[in-house]
Amino acid sequence: MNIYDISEKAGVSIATVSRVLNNSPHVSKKTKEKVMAVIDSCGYVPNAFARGLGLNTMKTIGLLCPNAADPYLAQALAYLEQEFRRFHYDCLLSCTGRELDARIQGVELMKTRHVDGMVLMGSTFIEAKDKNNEYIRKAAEKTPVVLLNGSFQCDNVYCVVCDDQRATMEATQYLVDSGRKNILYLYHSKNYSGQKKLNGYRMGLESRNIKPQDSLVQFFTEDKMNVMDVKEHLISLHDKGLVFDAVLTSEDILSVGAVKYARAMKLSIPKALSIVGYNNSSFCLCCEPELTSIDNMLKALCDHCVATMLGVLEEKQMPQKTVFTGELVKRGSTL
Amino acid sequence: MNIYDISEKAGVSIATVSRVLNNSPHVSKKTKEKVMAVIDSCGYVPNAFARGLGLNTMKTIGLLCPNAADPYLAQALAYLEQEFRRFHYDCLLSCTGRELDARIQGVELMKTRHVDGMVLMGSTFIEAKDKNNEYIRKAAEKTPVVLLNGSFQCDNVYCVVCDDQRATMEATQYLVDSGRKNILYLYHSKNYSGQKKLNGYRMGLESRNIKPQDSLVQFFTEDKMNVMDVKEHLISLHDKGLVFDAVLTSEDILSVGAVKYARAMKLSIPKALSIVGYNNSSFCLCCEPELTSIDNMLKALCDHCVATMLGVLEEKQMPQKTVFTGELVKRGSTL
DNA sequence: TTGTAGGCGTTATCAC
DNA sequence: GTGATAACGCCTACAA
Repeated sequence: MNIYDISEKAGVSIATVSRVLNNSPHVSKKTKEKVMAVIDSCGYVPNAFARGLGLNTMKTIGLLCPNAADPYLAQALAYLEQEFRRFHYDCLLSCTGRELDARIQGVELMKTRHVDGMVLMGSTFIEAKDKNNEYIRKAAEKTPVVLLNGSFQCDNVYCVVCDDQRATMEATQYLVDSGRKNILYLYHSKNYSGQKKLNGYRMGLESRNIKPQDSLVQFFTEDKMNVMDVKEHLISLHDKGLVFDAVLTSEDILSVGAVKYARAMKLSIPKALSIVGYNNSSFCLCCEPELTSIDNMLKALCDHCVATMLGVLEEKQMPQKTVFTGELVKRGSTL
Repeated sequence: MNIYDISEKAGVSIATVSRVLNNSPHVSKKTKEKVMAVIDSCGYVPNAFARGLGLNTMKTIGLLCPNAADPYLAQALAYLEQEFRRFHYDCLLSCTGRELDARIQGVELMKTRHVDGMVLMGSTFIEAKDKNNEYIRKAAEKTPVVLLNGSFQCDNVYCVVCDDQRATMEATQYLVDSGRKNILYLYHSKNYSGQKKLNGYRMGLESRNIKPQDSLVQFFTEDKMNVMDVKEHLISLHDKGLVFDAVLTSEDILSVGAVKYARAMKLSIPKALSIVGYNNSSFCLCCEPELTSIDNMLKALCDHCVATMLGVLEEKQMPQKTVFTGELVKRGSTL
C-alpha cells in the first residue's frame, strides 16, 4: 500500500495525495476529504524511509549515554526522550560505556544514521586531553551536538551545565558553618566536571580559612565506586588514623558508602559524621537518615538541552553555553 | 558525496561500488582495492535512508519502556541495547509511561518507523483486560514482538519471563521455614505478573499450612510506591493492631520502605522483622542491613530477548515462551 | 568480472 | 487546484 494505490483509489494524482498528507493549503476541501476517506479506510501510512530519503531527515535525535543503568543518567534519558517526543522527535539510543573507543564508535554510528542531532550525556563525555575530543569536533561539523553536563568550546556544540564548582563550594561552606573542620572529599572522575567539583571543595575550605589537605581527598575508580568498596576504604582510612567529621562526595552512591561506614563504626549521623551527596538521586531517600545532597536541576537541564537542540535545528541563534545553579537539598544527614 | 561520485572517481560503475560496499565476492581484488581507496579518501558513507528504502529495513529495534528512570527497567534497557548493538541493530527508545493510550501511541510510532522488531519491556505492558491488548496483536501482524517479563499468547509475539510465581512461593516458604508466621505482602501491580507473584505468596503459605489473610496483603498504587508512603502506611497498619514479623514485596523499593518502618519503630532486622524484596536491584545494597531479594535473572532474560528477536528476524523457528527461574539472593534482612 | 537500467515511496518543481 | 515528472541514493536482476 503506497501513495500510488491511494491516488488510484481516490482518482487523483500522487501529488495531490502528498499534498493532503502534508496538509498543504492548496487543496480543495472536497478532494481533501475524498483522499482522506481513502487513506483512512486503507489504514495507509506513508513510508518513513522514502520520506527520509527525500527530506534527508527522519526527525531523530541520537542519545549517547555512557551507562543507561546509572540511576542519574537513566533519569536524564527519561527526561530527554519524553521532551523530544513532545516535539515529535524520536530518539536513537547508544549506551557507549566509559571507553573512549566505544564512544567514538557510538558517535560515528549516529552520523551514519543521519540523526538530526546528538546529545552527549554526562560529564564523563569530555576528556581531559583535548586531542581525545577531536571526534566530537568532527561530528559537530555535520550534526549539532548538545552536551548535558559537559563543557566544551566548539562550533555547533552547545553546552548545558550545572555550576558544579559553585554548588560544591556552597555545600562545603555549609558543612564548615555547621561546625565541621575535617571534611573528607570522595570523588570518582577526574574529567572537567570532576575537576570543578574538586575546585569547589577547595575553594569552600579556603573561603573559611581552612587549608585543604591532600589526605582528605580520596579518588575512586569507576569499578570501585560502589557501596561496599567505599565503606571498606573509609574503615581502612580511619584505622590508619585519618580524622574526619564530614564526608562530601561527587556522587550519591559514594555517600551511601559513607553511611554504611558510619553504621559499621557506630558513628551517629549527623552528630558524629555529616554526609553530603551529589545528584539528589533516589538513593538519598533510601538511607537512614536521608541524605543531604546537591540537586543539579536535572529536569531543567534536560529540558534546556531539548530546547537548545530544537532551536539549533530551526536555525535560530542559540547560546553556546547555559549554566544552571545547583541547589543543596538539606535532609537528615547534616546538622 | 554519493555512490555516483565514488564510481566516477574510481572509474567504475555504481554497481561495482555497491558490490564493494556490501563485500560481494564477485569483485576482483584489484577493483575492490581501487574502490576502497577512493571510499576511504573521501570518507564516504552510504546513505542510510536510501539503503533503508531499498531494503525496507534500517536494522532498528524499538524498545518500549514504561519508565526509563526505574532502576530495574533502566538496567534492562542497558542490557538490551548493548546486546542488540553487538549484532548491529540500533535501538529506538520510547518511554511510554503507564497509561494505555501512551503505550498504544508508542507502538504505533514504532510501526510507522518500520522497525524490524519491538521489545515491550516489563510486566506492566500486558493488561488484565484482553481487549486492551488488541493493539499488540495488531502490531504483531506486521512486526515481531518480544515481551520482556510479560505473558501473552499471540502469533508473532514471543515471551521471555521469569517464573515469578515460583520465585515468590519459594521466598515465602523460606520465610516460614525461618520461623515467620505473619508475612505481610506488599505489591504494586495487579497485572499478570502481579497476580502471579500474589499467587506465589499464597501458595507458599498454603504449602506450609498457613491460611492466607487478606489483611496481610497490601496494595500500593504507582504514585504511592515510594519509600516514605510505604513507611507511613506500615506505621498506620501497626497502629491499627496488625501483627507481622516479615515483609515480602513485589519490588525492592517497597522493601526499602519496610526497612525505614523498622528503623522508625526500632525493630531490629532481621530479628524482629524479616524483609524480602524483588528484583535484586542496587537498592538492596543501600540498606542496612542489605536486603534479601529475588533475582529474576535480568541479564539472562534480556540476552534471550535479543536472541529470540534475531532468530525470528532470520526466520528461524523460535519458542513462543521461555521461562527462566528466579533465585533468592540471601542477605542480611532475613534470618 | 563489470555495467545498465529499473525500482524502492516520497517530496518538490514545474506546467496547465 | 491539480497533474506529470524529476530528484533523493541505494540495491539488484539482467545483460554483456
